Amino acid sequence: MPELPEVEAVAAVLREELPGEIIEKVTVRWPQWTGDQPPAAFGRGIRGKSIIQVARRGKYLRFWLDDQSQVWSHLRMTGRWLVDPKPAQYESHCSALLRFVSGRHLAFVDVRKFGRAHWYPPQILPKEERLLGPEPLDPAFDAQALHSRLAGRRRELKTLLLDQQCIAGLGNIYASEILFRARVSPMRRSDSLTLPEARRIHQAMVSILELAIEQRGTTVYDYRGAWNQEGGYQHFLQVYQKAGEPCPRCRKPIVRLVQGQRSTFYCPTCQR
DNA sequence: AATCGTTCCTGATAGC
DNA sequence: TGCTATCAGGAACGAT
Repeated sequence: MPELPEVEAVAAVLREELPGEIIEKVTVRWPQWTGDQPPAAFGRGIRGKSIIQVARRGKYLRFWLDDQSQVWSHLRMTGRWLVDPKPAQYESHCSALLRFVSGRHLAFVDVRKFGRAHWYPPQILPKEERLLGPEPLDPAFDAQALHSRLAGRRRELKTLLLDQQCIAGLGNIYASEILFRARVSPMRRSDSLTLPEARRIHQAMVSILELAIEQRGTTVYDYRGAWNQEGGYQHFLQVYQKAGEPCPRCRKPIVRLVQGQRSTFYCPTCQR
């Protein structure tokens, strides 16, 4: 599933390939792709404009256009932005297709159709921006800041780490991996977290995300980058999807449990 | 106000 | 073989 490192990998390709491209044609093939915004309004918003820059914020991709308007897009579970796709890659499950004046194409392909995009006129603060917590890799977001953010709530740690208003960009894979490396139980109440534990979580978060970005993300089920490429971090996973396998630290079996309707993987012996 | 549960989607896979 | 049930899960939304 695309989380911060995967979205960063997509953004890296898009910001290399797209600046300067002028949008000539917009085809929205799945009307719900633009959510509350009518596809026609989305098309009017971006047609004829050129792409200035592409950035990532949390798990969102953000496209800046030459009139200062923006497109915010979320891949959700199976969404892919594909640059220069072959017809076989976008003829099925294609939510939207852009054609540039240059003749190149950019497709949003999404088997499960949860991915979304929205166009914002200039000077508008997108609602996504208001609803996102700090960036995990922002140097200003240090262990102290993480501690106060977590300890101010009383929820199970794992589900709180997934809350994008608390911290932007973590998803199910990295939340499990971070808590394993930090040796903190996913079931711990966030308000019981000590400062040393928060330091361990912060350290684990930074080093895991940095390596995962270097590896261009994790491909477990569906994730592909903008060149349709797989990530490499699946070879570094310690606990995710490894129920029953021996814990890398203590050799006792990794356990799967369900929190907030999704799987958590952890070691009951190492994580307290 | 904060937290919890449901919903949206489809393909792969397990089980009978 | 062919069918059905289950599972994967991010975030909006409604309920508590």
